[in-house]
Amino acid sequence: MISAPKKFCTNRMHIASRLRAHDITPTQQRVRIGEVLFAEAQHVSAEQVLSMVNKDYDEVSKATVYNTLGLFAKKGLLHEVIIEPSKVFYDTNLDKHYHLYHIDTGMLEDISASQVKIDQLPELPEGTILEDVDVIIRLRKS
Amino acid sequence: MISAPKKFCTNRMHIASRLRAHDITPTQQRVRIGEVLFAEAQHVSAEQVLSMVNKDYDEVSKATVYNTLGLFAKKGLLHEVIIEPSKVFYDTNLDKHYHLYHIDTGMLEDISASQVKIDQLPELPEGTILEDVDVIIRLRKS
DNA sequence: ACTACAAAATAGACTTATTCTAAATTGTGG
DNA sequence: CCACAATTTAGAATAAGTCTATTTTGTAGT
Repeated sequence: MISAPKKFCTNRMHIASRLRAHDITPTQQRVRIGEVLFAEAQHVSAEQVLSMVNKDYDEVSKATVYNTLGLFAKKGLLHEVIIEPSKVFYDTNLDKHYHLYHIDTGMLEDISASQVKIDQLPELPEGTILEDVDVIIRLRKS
Repeated sequence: MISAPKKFCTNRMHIASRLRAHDITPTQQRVRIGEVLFAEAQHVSAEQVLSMVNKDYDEVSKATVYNTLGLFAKKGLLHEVIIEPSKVFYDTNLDKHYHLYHIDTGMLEDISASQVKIDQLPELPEGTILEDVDVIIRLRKS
C-alpha cells in the first residue's frame, strides 16, 4: 500500500479522472483496480482481478475487489456478463456488442452489434423499461 | 420410496416412455423428477425441484436431483438457462425461444422466437459448431 | 496542526449453489 | 439367483460471493 511519487503517475491520474467523471471517488485501491481492468483486460472475473491486483504484493482485499467491481458496473464503467453459473465476467468494452462463447475452452469473444441484426423486439410489458439485451452465441468444437 | 400400484400410473408411464425415447433409463427417481418438471413447471431451479419432489416425504436425494437435471439437459429434455450468477434455471419449453427477465422480481418469461428477429449471425470460427443462441432481454421497473 | 465525522477498506467468518466421494442399493443378463 | 454395472445416497468438500464488525483513510471546521 505504498503510493508511488505523484510525478510519475500519469496513468493513474488518467484513471482517477475517469472515475471522477463517473461519480466515483478515486481511492488508491479503486485506481489500482482500474489500472488492471483498463490496461488490456477485456473479460475478467473477480478472482482474476484480485490476483492481478495483488500480483507483486498485497494491495487490495477481496471484499474491496467485489465492492469495487459492483460499483464500477453500477456506475457504467463495466458491463457484467453472465455466461456460466457461478462466475461473473466483467467486460470493459462498453460499446453495444454481443458475445461468442467457446464452451470447451471457456473463452469469450466480442461480436460487434453490427454483426448480429435484431430486427424486432417484442413490446415490453407495461411499467417496465429495457435494461439490456444480452446475446450469447454458444459454440463447441466440431 | 414406495411405488404406487402400477395400474394408476398412466402419467408416470408416459414420462417413463418419454425418458426411454431420449435414451434415459427410467428409474423411480428420474420419473418422479420428470413428474414435477413436466407437470406445469416452466423455469425451475434445482433447489425448487428438490423441494417439490420431496414435498410429502423424502423420495430423491439432492445429488440425484442435480445428476438428473444435468442428464436431462444433456439428453435434450430440458434447457439450461443462465441468467443470474449462481443459479441455473431449467426450462421445459424446448421450442426455440428467448427470455424476458424481470430484474426486480426475478421472474422469467418466454418469448417465442418469432417475436425476435435475428437476421444475421456472424460467420463462426473454423472448427466450431453452433450449440445455442441465448437471448435475454433484461427489464426493470420504470 | 487537531478533532470529529463520514466514507472506504479490511480480515475473516459465513452462505449458498453445486460437486465430489465412497459406500449402499438397485437392476439386469446369464 | 449370482455377478456386475448402473444408480442413488448422505454427507463432506468446494468455490464464488456476501456480511459483519473493526480499522483506516479522507475531509471539514476550528
